[in-house]
Amino acid sequence: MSDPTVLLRNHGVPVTAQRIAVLNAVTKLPHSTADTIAEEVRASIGAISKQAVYDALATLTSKGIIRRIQPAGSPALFETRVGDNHHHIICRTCGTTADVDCAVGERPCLSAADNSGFKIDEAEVIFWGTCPDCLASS
Amino acid sequence: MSDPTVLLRNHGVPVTAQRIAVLNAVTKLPHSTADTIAEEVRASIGAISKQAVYDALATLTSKGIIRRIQPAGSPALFETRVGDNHHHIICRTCGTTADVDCAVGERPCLSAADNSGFKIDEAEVIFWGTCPDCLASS
DNA sequence: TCAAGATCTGGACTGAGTCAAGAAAAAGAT
DNA sequence: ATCTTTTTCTTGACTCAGTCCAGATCTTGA
Ligand SMILES: [Mn+2]
Ligand SMILES: [Mn+2]
Ligand SMILES: [Zn+2]
Ligand SMILES: [Zn+2]
Repeated sequence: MSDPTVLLRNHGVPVTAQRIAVLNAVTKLPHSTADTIAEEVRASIGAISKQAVYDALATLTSKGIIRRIQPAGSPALFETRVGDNHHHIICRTCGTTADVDCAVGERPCLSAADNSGFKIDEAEVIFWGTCPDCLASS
Repeated sequence: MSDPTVLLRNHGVPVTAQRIAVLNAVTKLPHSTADTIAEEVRASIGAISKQAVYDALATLTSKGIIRRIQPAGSPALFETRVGDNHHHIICRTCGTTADVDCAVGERPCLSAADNSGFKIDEAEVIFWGTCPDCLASS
């Protein structure tokens, strides 16, 4: 289950060294950018192209193996914590991102008061504020 | 109140032709991009630089006269409906953006179950789904 | 083992937005 | 009304995150 090779195979994704390394990097560094993941992968397998990183991240995301978060004004972030629709708090000062479970319930805000006839499939929630460290030093 | 000149002056913002035109454009075309706003402004006053549009939008946003929305994978959108913390539904197919009031209340989700010590100042909620038109044609 | 198909590489390219320096315009004080 | 100071606007280069493409390489399954 946590063996990347098995995980990829179970999802019908051809197993490549690059994909394994990208998945390991996302596991090791939650909420990190494609760029940070590329660096981590290079440290572990020596080299990978920027494009292969983006391709792997896109494939893993589309298979539900990882999750993409796209906060305003920052590049996309990736994490392996999927399937529990948790949300995120981001520090406006230092960018630190933390997980948060919504008080409302398992699938918060999925029903809107007036949905204008839309069929809603996802509620994206991002909290903005200041992290403990930045609060302390101010 | 709805006179742009007065509105700007009340907020201590120097009144310029560009700012008035940008504010009018945002009023006329809610949920539109900086680019669309620039086109609208050019149609109305003849010319404006890209930078002046970004500057005006930033100033108006910082004064709370307009609001910036930054949906994942799309350029920022602007609107004049401020002060009522409403949220948005975006169609994955055609990009149409509609206003929505959250079922939870006036300030939905502002308190998270476990905030990890963060001081939260904003909850950004974006619903994703399919609009009535796109539902019909599928 | 081999063919067919998918993936990876390298490099050019795009879109949204920012930076910086000088020209133009607005505000405040005669 | 005019001048001075300060802010804003223009122009054009530049950055960053991400995409597109063509050819080389690797995975898979027969
Ligand atoms: Mn997370
Ligand atoms: Mn709106
Ligand atoms: Zn912080
Ligand atoms: Zn639609």
